[in-house]
Order: sequence, then structure tokens, then C-alpha cells
Amino acid sequence: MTETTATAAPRWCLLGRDGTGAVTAVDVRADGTRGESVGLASEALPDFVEERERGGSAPRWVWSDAPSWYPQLLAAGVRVKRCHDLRLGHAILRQSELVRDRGPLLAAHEWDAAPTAEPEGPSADTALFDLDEPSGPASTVPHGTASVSAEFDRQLEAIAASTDPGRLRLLLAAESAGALVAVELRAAGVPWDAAEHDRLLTEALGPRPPGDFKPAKMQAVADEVRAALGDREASLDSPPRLLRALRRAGIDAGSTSRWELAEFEHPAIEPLLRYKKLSRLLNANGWSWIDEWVHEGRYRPVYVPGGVVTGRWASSGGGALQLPRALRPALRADPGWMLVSADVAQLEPRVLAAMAGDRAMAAAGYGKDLYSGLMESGIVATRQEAKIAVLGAMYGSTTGDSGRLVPRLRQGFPAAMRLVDRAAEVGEQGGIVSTWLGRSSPAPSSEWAELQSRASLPGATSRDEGAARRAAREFGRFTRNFVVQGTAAEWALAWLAELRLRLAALPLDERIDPASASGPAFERRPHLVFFLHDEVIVHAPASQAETAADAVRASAEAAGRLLFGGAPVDFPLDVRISERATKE
DNA sequence: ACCTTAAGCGCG
DNA sequence: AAAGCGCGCTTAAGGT
Repeated sequence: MTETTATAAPRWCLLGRDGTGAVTAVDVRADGTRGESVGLASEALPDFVEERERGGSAPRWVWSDAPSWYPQLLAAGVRVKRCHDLRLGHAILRQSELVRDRGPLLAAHEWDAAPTAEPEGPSADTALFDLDEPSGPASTVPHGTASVSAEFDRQLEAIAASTDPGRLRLLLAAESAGALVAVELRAAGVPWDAAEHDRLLTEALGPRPPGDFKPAKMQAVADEVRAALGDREASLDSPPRLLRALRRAGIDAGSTSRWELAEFEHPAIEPLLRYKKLSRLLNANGWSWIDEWVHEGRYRPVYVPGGVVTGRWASSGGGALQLPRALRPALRADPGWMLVSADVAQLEPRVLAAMAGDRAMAAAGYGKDLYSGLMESGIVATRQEAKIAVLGAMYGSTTGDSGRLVPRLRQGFPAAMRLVDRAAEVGEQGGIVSTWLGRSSPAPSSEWAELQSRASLPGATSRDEGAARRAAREFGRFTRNFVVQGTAAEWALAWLAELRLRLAALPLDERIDPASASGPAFERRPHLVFFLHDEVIVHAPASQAETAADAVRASAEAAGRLLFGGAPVDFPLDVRISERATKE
């Protein structure tokens, strides 16, 4: 993620579209001056981009958003090293407390668009829809050359005049790299063994039944439940009706949720919990999921970078972020390929230690499991207690075991705890907090503010006061967690950004037949296929699996240095090389 | 017949 | 074993 500082070479290249769909490219030098505008037919863009990428000083491509531009390039076999995603940049900068004058960005409403839904680009229908919808947030981002150029200037100006240009530059570079990764992930697809998936389903549920019938094993469990309830008509699939059936059988539950049902001693409970598990598997990730999301051996979920307020990715379709671990074995490398799976141990507490400069907390996790480190340092008695205490500190628990253990952490790691406690205080007062690189939390809603002011008026009832206090604490827990979750997301983006560049620089594996390769730009070379907050999976030719694993580790180190410099915090990875992803 | 909301549970 | 944060997805229920 280093910037080239060549003076003559253009630093950025702006891409826009004119009314006819043709592309214009404009070079921008480091001082902001523009080169001549180059007109290109849409079909000529991949060659144009590839030629610029091949040289030693590829520009950072500035475009409306990656999903509108990048899929076509990838389909033509062209990757880019860096981009500036204006939609994502706008969303960050218009909100960031580091930006001194947000006025110009806040006024540019046309950039407050939702993510481009289809990676293939906006369809004609969406464009018509926009014309019919003169007010309200835009559903697509502007692509016109003038709009793109003006927004880029606004963003550069906002960054330059901010309280910390370096951090915001890093944040936007990382966010934009994430946007590239998301498009690349979808293009590559997750190598998915539908036969193995089917085998797992059949093992749990019974063979796939025709139509809407229940699978046999699931039906058998349902029969067990009904027998234990003494009610052959009991409905198990509708919570309200199930609740009534349970009550008729003497189980006086307040809801049908798992943890509540587990409290009751009744022969129907155990099979019912089993039934709910099977039902969930069938409905969320059953055969119809395979039909919808897996084609030609690839599962292609839709990722939404920056889709969560904290900066985490969201997903929209395919449920990539909620894949049950039980189905992980269906994620299987192609013949001759391997999976390199890596996850960071205790990312969030490590990020917290680094942000707070808490040397004691950093030392507790250095080179080892952080929870065990806490136990060994005598702050808590067991690893389990350490985990509960740490999660409680980051989420703001006040009750139960967690609430009891957090004060010990406050004693052992005062710097780290001060940071999250302070973030919570700010939120309780309706304030805004920011991540390490400058992503800021949203202000509380107007309803929240009204609740607070009503409670402070003379005529306020104790009911008003209670409600206001609860809402204040709730918002405090949100801001407390925001700084940690958001900074962890930044670390993960930096990891991805570094990794995709390192992988793309690896040599092609000449022994792999191009015809058997998975996607246009991914032939014969290790590439990312899965990302889940603190975890990546790389699909690599077997001969390059070790090299890819080294790249994964080196990228994690680089991410730590990039964000936190010399802070004595490490981010140890659990790296596995295997043919199929495993449950643990 | 359509849209929104809530419950429940999957993930970190 | 569950409460403290952030999500998406499916189904059923409730509203129009």
C-alpha cells in the first residue's frame, strides 16, 4: 500500500462515462493538475487499463465504485493494483470527525448511494427507476466524468484539510482495496463441492425429498417430538403455534428460543432442539440454497464492503458471512489445488491493546493465546473466564459472570479499559467516537435525543428517566464496541490489501491447465476465495500452497506495522493447508 | 395480494 | 450456559 512518489508520472487516473456510455480517462498528477482527457470506447477500456498496469508506475484508478467498473475488467482478464472508490470514500469522509469542514461532502447527496447491487453494473431498469424517483437517496452512484472529477476534488480537499491526512489516506486506500477484493472474490467464487454438501445434508436430514416434503430423518425427529408431547397435530414450524402446543403439554415457556427451552425437564425438549437445528439447516442452507447459489462448482455470494456501520463487510445474498461451520467441509479445493485457511487469534482484544498502547495486555498475548496469557498472569483463574472477561469489556457487560470479571481486567489493563470506558462515556452523552484510522460513529437518532431531553425536564417521570438511562447505556455499549470492532475491521482490510497484492505478484503455475482454472483473472495462481471478518481462505495450486501461506503471514505482519507501527502487539495466525476447509 | 416486522438462529 | 456488540436470512404473523 505504498504510494509511488514519482513526480512526472500521473498518480491517479480518473475514469468516467459520458452520456453515450463511452469512457473518458483523465490523468491527475500529485499536485492535482489534470492531463488531457482521453476518450475510449467501452470495449477498449480493458486494454487501456492493462497497459497502464503493466508499467512500473500504475496509477490509482479513481472511479465511482468498484462494482460498476471492475467486473468487466476482470472478465477481460485485467486486474488493477489500486483504486479509489469514490462511493466508499464519500461515506467515510462525510461522517468522519477528522474532517474539519464536511459541508461540501454533505451537500453532495448524489454520492449517498446504496452499494451497486449487481456487480455486473446498473441495468437500464435501475436508471429509469431513478428518473421516476426525483427525491430521496440515489440508488446508483454517478458515473459521469464531471461528477467523478468534482467528487474526487472534494475528497482530496477534505483529506488534506483534515486533522490527520495520513490516517484518512490509509483508511480510504484500505477500504478501496477491500472493494477490489470483494469483486475479485465474487469473480473467483468459492470452490464448492455440491456433492459433499448434499452428502452432509443427507446424513443429517435424510435424502432430498421431492417438492416441499420434509426429509425423512427430519420427519422422524418431528414424530419423536409429537410423541413426547402426546400431540400428533403439534405444529413445530410456527413459533406461536409451537408455543401453544408446548403449553398444552405442560411446558410453560415464554418463547420457543433454544436457551429458554433448555431450562425445562421434559422428554420433548431434547428432540425438539434437534428438530430446530435440522430445520434451520434445511431452510437456510439446504438443497434449494445449493440450487440458487452454487453453479459449476463455485459458490458466489455477494459481499458488501463497508456495509456495517463499524466498517465491517456485510453480505447481500448467499449468506457468506453466516455459513454454518458444519458445511465448511464442502468448501474444497479443485484437484491439484489446496486451501490455505488462516484466522487471527483474538483480533479484537489485540487491536484494543495496540490502540491503547497497553503494554501489559500486549505482553499477555505476545506470541501466544491471549486468553491463556491472561490466565497465566493471574488476572483470572481459567481460560474460559479470561474470554468472558475480555468479551464483556469490549461489549459492555455489567451483569452475570462477565460483569463480575470485567473489574479485574480494569485493574490489570488500565490503559485498554480506559479507552473502551471512555468510548462508552462519549456514547452515553450522545457523542461520536472514531476508529484508529478515522471512521466515525453515527450520531444517535433524534428519538434518542428527545428521550434524553424529556428525562431532564422538570416534569420528567421516573419512567422517563429510566428509559433515557437505558437508552444512554445502550448507545454507550454501541460506541464502546464501535472503536474496537471498527479498528479490527481496518486491520483486516489492511491484511487483505497487502495479501491480494502479494498473491497477484506470485508467478503463474505453468503446470496448471488454463482450461481447468476457476475464473478469468485467477487462472494458475493463488487467489483469495473467502473472507470472514478475521479469517481468509486462499485457493492455491498445490505447488504454491506454502508460498501462499507465507504471504498470508507476511501480510498480517505488514498490516500490524502499517496501522500500529512499532507497538509491541502481534497478530498471530492459525494457518492450515488442506484440501478442504475444516469445521474447527 | 402485497409489504413490513419480529422471532429465531447462523456467523464474527 | 448466557449476556454484552455487529450483522443476514428465512419464515410466519400482522398490517394494509
